[in-house]
Amino acid sequence: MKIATFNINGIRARAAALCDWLDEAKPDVVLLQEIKSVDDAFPRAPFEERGYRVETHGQKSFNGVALLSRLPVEDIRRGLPGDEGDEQARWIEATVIGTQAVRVCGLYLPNGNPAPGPKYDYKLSWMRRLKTRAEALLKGEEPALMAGDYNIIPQPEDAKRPETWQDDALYRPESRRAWRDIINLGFTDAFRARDQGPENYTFWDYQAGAWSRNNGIRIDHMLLTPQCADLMSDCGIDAEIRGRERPSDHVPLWVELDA
DNA sequence: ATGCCTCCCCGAGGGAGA
Repeated sequence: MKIATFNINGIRARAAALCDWLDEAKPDVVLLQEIKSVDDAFPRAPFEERGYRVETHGQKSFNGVALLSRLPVEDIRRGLPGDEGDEQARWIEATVIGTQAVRVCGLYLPNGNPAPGPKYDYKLSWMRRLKTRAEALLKGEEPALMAGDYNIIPQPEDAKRPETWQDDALYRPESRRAWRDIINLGFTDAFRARDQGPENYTFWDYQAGAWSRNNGIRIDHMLLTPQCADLMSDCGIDAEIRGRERPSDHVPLWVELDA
């Protein structure tokens, strides 16, 4: 089972580009972030034609997440538990049935800038709710993963120029501590289990030639429960598509599971 | 660089992103 996460930065602006990548990469499951679309405006047809079931959790203009699956899906849930007043569409989860069942969670963690401030407070409180959901997933003792745009640069080697991110919500000590609090529960950072090297990024700013200078950051992640990590056979970043026409500013990250 | 692009809103120019 191949599972990917991709911050698409507007599904309507990039449905054709996403289809091109689907045809090449052939993932079974794709978790999308920043669809920037309400559910009714999501362009479902090209994905359904390719055999994908489409499940959305959309919002007008901003945020929005979705799940595409060409394997059977059960028990879809929308919204991160823990705050009934949270109106922002940043979480979708479902059980995907391959040779065994895998619980997949797609997330779009708040950016949090400017920090400090109310947006940063929202980011940190959202991460506390994420930790609570993560603890529950671990208690299930089943294959599960949480994948998406975490808006977290975990370590200096995850940025080309870490010194420029020092006061940014993506890299501030409180953000990275909250990330480690979740990792330390017992999750595996799938990409780092596969590759410990520098200069592996998932995002490059549109401005100032960031892509051509490889001035990137690694902020899209997949965290695996122990039972899921045991199934992982490969993990990679499809960086090449960042160089195509009108790309998203993020690229896909994927895992291959024996499931 | 208090933002160099690009998305969204919809039909101008501003908010948000990271």
